[in-house]
Amino acid sequence: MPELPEVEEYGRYIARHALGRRIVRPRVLDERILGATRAAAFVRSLRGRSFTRVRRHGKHLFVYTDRKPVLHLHFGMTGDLAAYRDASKQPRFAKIVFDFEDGSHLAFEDVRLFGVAELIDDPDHFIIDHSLGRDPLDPAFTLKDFRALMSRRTGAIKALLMSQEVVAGLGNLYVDETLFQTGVHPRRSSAKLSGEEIAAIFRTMRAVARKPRLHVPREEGSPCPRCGGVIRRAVAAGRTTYYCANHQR
DNA sequence: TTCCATGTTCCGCA
DNA sequence: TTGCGGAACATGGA
Repeated sequence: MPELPEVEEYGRYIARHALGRRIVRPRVLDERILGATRAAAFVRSLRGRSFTRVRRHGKHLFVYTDRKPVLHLHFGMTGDLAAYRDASKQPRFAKIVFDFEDGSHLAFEDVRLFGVAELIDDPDHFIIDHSLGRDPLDPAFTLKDFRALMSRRTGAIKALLMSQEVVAGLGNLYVDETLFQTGVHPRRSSAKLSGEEIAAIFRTMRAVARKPRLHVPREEGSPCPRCGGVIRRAVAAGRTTYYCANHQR
């Protein structure tokens, strides 16, 4: 379930279950998850290494080792992690498994293969090369910065918040939640938002990225839990969108 | 059998 | 140049 809050949890999960453990055997169960990395290089580069640090930017996770290549993980739509000791607990859709010296295992699983587990040289270069925007949880990300980003945009606010080049980490569900909480219609033009609305979106987006419960019912015709209006289902920014037809304008 | 899916990328069009 | 719709990717689950 990978948007920013989930990826943040995966980062902590790796910190808890993998950091400081020596990899005795990296196993590639399905090469299609490797992106541009070749299986032989993946195994050769990680065998004998230890994971030393986890870093997240948006929906991307970077796991450093005690040497050069950095493991880059992206969870696509169905990526997940599983740590276990009993080898029989290996997940059905595991694509990569790390066998650690202490007998524990960490699996990267992904049913639909939209995720990636690959080796890269430098996360900073990766972020630049992929034009990733600011991370909502970055403490240095200010409302002023956000206003500057917004000022050059005219398209629908939902598309803007979904774009990883503007703000990195929000996906379909959390964008719907942000707009629901701020009372802004997903198709509103970014250029027509008031200063107050932009500030509210900024605040809410950052709060939502810390993973509160989601309030927008993802079901057409449900009553709005906030105002009693009716929840509508539509397509915006190419994605199924749920919003309250009454209080989101 | 058909439809749907929390992501990203690429193409074509306005 | 900007923005967006649609398709593609690959697959399981309702």
